[in-house]
Amino acid sequence: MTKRYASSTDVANLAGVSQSTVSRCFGGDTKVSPEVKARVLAAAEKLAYRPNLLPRIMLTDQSKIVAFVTGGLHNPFYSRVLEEFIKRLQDMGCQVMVFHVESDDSLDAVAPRLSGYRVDAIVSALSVLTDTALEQFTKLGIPLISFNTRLQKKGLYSISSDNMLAGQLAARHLIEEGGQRLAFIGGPDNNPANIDRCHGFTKEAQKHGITPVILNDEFTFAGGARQAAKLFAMSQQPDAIFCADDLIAMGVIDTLWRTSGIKHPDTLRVVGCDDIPQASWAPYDLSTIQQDENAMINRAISILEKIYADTLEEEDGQYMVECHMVVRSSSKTGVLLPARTI
Amino acid sequence: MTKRYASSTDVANLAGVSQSTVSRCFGGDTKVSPEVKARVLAAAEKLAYRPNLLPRIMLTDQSKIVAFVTGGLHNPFYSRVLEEFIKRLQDMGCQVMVFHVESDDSLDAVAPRLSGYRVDAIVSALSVLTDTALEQFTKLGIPLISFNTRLQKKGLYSISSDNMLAGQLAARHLIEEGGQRLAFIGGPDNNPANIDRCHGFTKEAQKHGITPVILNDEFTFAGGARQAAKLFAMSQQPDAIFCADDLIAMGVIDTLWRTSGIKHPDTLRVVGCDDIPQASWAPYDLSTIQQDENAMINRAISILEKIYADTLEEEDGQYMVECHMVVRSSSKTGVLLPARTI
DNA sequence: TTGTATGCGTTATCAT
DNA sequence: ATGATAACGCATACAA
Repeated sequence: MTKRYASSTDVANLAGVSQSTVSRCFGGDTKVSPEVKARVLAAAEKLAYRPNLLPRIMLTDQSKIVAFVTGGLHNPFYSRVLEEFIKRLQDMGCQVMVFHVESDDSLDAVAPRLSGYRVDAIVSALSVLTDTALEQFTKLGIPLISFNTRLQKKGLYSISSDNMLAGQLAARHLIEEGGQRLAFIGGPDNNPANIDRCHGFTKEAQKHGITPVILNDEFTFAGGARQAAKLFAMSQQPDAIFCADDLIAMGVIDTLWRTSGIKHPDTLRVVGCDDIPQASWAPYDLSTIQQDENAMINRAISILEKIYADTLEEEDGQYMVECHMVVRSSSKTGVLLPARTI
Repeated sequence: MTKRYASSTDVANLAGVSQSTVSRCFGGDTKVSPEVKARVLAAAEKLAYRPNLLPRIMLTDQSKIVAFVTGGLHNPFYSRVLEEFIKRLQDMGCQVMVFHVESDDSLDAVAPRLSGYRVDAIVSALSVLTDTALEQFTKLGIPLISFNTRLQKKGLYSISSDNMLAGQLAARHLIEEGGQRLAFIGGPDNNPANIDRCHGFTKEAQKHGITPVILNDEFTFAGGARQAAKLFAMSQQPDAIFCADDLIAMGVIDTLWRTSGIKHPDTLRVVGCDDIPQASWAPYDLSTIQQDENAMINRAISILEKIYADTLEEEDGQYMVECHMVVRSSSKTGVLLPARTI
């Protein structure tokens, strides 16, 4: 590959000044005489000079790059979070490098790059942060912010919703609305958020003498559809379902549409979790537990700012964000069915 | 900021060898005696040595970083594309740095970073690539791949659907289905894809003696909802709508649900564009023009491969991907209404 | 096989 | 105000 860029030395030669002077012209606040500066700028323009940021990284041990590790952007929750992160970090003068991790294996490919590019911090937006993965990350010695998975270890920062509360709120609401046969459809059963939501839900239901049916699948539309089919085939169909995320809930509702398996839709109450934009779309009008995304993102950003300011404190380690019920019609009047079959 | 990482020199000192030897141990194919290598690896382990990739970038003029410039990940089309890109590039040994650009202003902040981090290529996934933006990018001298916006200039690579065809297909289909009063709801009227879709749609409609109503807004759900409200308030309501993307179409259908303004939903046919996952969700069951996303991504990846192999040819400049109609019920039996109002 | 020396493009320090 | 020099961490050509 041929030489792509002119260096400050090239510019210096053309302008007849020293390399340091060129550096000063682009550095900002140092003093350069107007005539010289003009000459340098002209030379730079002619050579299409673009300052290289990499040497600075080596000198300062700061790349201004934050790694965002995701397991899937198909979930609108995560793509929104990512977008917000990018905007905020960009304003802070930082870049976002996004990595995709599907399994612990793919981590082996990713880990060396995180350190290789000297990213200043890692934001894990993995729905499942396994112990292996966690260890891989921590071994790198890079500050790790875990989004959605609660962690205890010190030196690690975790931000999550109060997922137990989410489950409790859902159960309480569904029972208040008249639900008697409760069900939970969740994501992977090794996912901490899923576990907490399920636990909070079950505990609250049991307070009312109800033991919910529990099914786990993926955090996807398809997962919801699959498990709903199972539920609707049961002899005692549930009349109130809490889904561990909105996509699952939508998959459930879709299955209902397609099969019309429930004769009296008014009696099926569905609650999701996340409050993604699609939840408020009219045909679903999904009651859901709203995660305070903004609070979560704000928190993550504030930790990043502290990392850059080098003012992190012990108590910054764990952060739990409140969540609350957003009541829409999917749990009040039940799930709607179309006027005619498709 | 304190020194974060051990360097190859640190490892060399501890292992009692020269820095070059350490380099060789991590470099791969060069010869190092087993005993020495073991000693070096042990020292590296003890110091938690992570090779720094940045010097290599300076030496080779290759960062293995590809910039992905987006205007919004809320659109599932783009978040899917991004995810796919990340996966594919990761397999190629490359990283993706994502930048968010909302206006030509925010470009000024982004442009110096693209060159500053020495990204090897820029993928623009902007829905609107303005002339100013284009110029900013090209000035950097970095290979530019425009996703969705057709470009003529040489040295630039563009990949797009055949958007004229998309419009034609939609018009033909809607008319075949009995549509007589056609409407088009599009995104920004400076967006090339939007212009082409509108043009193809209008031309085909006129062949059949129909002049469609044309409305433009944003490429969002909200935009569709807004314009639908206008349409439904017209004295002569349209009976067939082509929306320039699926989100718009879903916004239209939602407005219909909420207002129940159209008395006989069987007579309203809606077609979208993109075929995002949500399009096949039961309540919408949206007929749409499927963009061959995979073909587009494959093409982009193949250009990137050529960039890395330095084998780009003249004819790689422009690429247009076929698209085709996916017929679902929103255009066949019309848009569904719920069994009862919400 | 291993060590020495040089260079990549900056910024910062020191001297002029 | 400007120039010379060192340093960041690595890879490579060359010497041993």
